[in-house]
Amino acid sequence: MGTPSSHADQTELAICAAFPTDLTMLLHAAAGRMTDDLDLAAVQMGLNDVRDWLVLAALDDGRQRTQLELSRVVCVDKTTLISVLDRLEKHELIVRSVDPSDRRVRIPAITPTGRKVYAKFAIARDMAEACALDGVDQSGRALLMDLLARIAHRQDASLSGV
Amino acid sequence: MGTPSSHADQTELAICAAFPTDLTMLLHAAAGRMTDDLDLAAVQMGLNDVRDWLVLAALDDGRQRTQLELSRVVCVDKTTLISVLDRLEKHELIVRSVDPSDRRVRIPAITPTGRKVYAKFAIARDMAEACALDGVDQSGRALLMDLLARIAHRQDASLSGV
DNA sequence: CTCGGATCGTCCGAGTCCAGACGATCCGAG
DNA sequence: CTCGGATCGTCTGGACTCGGACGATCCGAG
Repeated sequence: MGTPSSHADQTELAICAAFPTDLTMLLHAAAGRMTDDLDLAAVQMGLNDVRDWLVLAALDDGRQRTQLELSRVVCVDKTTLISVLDRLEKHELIVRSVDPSDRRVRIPAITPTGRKVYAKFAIARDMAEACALDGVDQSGRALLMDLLARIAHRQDASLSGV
Repeated sequence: MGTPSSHADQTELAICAAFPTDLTMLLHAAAGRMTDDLDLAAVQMGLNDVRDWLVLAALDDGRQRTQLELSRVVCVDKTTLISVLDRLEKHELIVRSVDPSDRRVRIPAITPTGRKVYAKFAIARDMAEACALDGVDQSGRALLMDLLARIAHRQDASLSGV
């Protein structure tokens, strides 16, 4: 699926070179940079892109979820999720089983193989993130995460009238 | 072009709900959140999405650039840039002129109208960013921008052997 | 039991992105 | 001057995304 070697979204990476002071572009650039590294690591262990390990991460907690619930959790369109699950199932990293109490729904579950692959990826991910924050002290990291979470979860921008 | 009301990339936004501690997902979520707001503001003043005002921002400094140089500066694929420029030119926000010294190249330039639209957008952008950082003191903002820039500009991840 | 509406996963069509091909143009070697 | 290679903008084909439609299934009202 796609060309894993290229950026997930090419607008993100190099913007910063031109406009280093803009918050939004910096966020995109930083996110794109991290994703590039993570996609690379994912490809090295047979996953395709960010969605693959996102789904595995969600399934790794063992909770039973329908595909629709899963698509909401990882915020991937339910249509797109199908192709992701198809691929993961083909590689035997997950299985889809029919819920006996509701034959409409499919319950995707991670396999031992999938768990192993995800664990391996998680190590690479943690390494990449540690590397990205190398030299930043603990309070700085906490502040960064807090600010990012605040921006991400902020409810409304209320910039209606301009 | 596209559906401006939806997210630029649906993987970015709600990931945080599931995995709030992951740096990469937080970056994506925060970037997606900001972009959603900015895209909304852009649509309200006739632009289409992030690429439109990105191009305008790059052209606003008045420097002469070929389309290829421009595509590199804003990190938009040169093929995709064509459609952006076509649309901006149709709305008379930019003009493409042929460089007399090299008839292969086209020099896009922002028009007074384009400059006006971009200035209007820049106000909304600054408002959105100020809103996002509301309640964060100056040293916190500086630290955030510094860390983001560091992550974005980091040269290599060196996570080859896992 | 029956049946109409709601909800699941899947499929299809329109739109988008981008690697590679293409014509037009430039430029340096001869 | 000529001409082969490099570089510009544009076009095209294949792959992907996602809104809406579809069949299958569930469930509550009657």
